Amino acid sequence: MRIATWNINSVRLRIEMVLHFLEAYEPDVLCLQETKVVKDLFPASAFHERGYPHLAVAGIKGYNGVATISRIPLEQTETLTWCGRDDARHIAVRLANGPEIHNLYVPSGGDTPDPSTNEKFAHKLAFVEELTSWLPEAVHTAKADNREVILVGDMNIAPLENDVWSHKQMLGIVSHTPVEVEALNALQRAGAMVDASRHFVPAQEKLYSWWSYRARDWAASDRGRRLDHIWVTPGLSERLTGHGIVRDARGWAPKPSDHVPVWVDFD
DNA sequence: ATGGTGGTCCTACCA
Repeated sequence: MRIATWNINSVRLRIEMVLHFLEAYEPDVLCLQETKVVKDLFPASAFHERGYPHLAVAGIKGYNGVATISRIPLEQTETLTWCGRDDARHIAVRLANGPEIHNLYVPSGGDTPDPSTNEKFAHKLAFVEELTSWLPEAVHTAKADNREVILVGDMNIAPLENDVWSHKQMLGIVSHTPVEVEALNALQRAGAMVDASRHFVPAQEKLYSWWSYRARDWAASDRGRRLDHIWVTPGLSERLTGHGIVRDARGWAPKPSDHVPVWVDFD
């Protein structure tokens, strides 16, 4: 089984790119973030026609939005809300006789890493903290139901030194500040979850899933960050058989997303 | 310290 996550930055603008990814990589489940479209306008038929009849979609006009697209039947789907905002950042599904999958889009957090002056940064921290309070019980409930848990998405935080191009230069930049990294680590610990990409790639090696649109030449400067993550409960980590980050997708013409797909395989 | 690009939708706002 293959599961993939991708911040697509408008699913309607880049639908051809998504379909190309499905054809080339054949994931069983694809989790999209920043779909930027309401549920009624989501391009569901394009996925139905390509063998993905099972969709769970949450969206608002113009912003955010998450969608989980599956070849495997979904037993249950649920949209979750955090910080009292119904802003389409979290959708959960249960695969038939399979794991529970949480598809997340964590707030970006604005420019200034100070929760007292930047409301967006405060929201980002509160969002991750609310997840941290919720996750232990969610994992417990899934386990009681004999299910493993997968948590994927654009977490907008690069936790390890080699998840950014320059640890030293990024310490004060939103996405790699110590307070965010600690919040993300606390969330991971709360679920006792394993970072599936780093299960394969040692912490000493650089690993990125996002490159800014603002670079003159993203590939030459290679100032990337690993913002997109796949976490699994320990029972699933034993069954991981492969992974990939599709760096090439950052160059897919004519207008790529600034994020690329991240995927893992399970036995 | 500044400005660099791209998305939605039409005026800024978000990334």
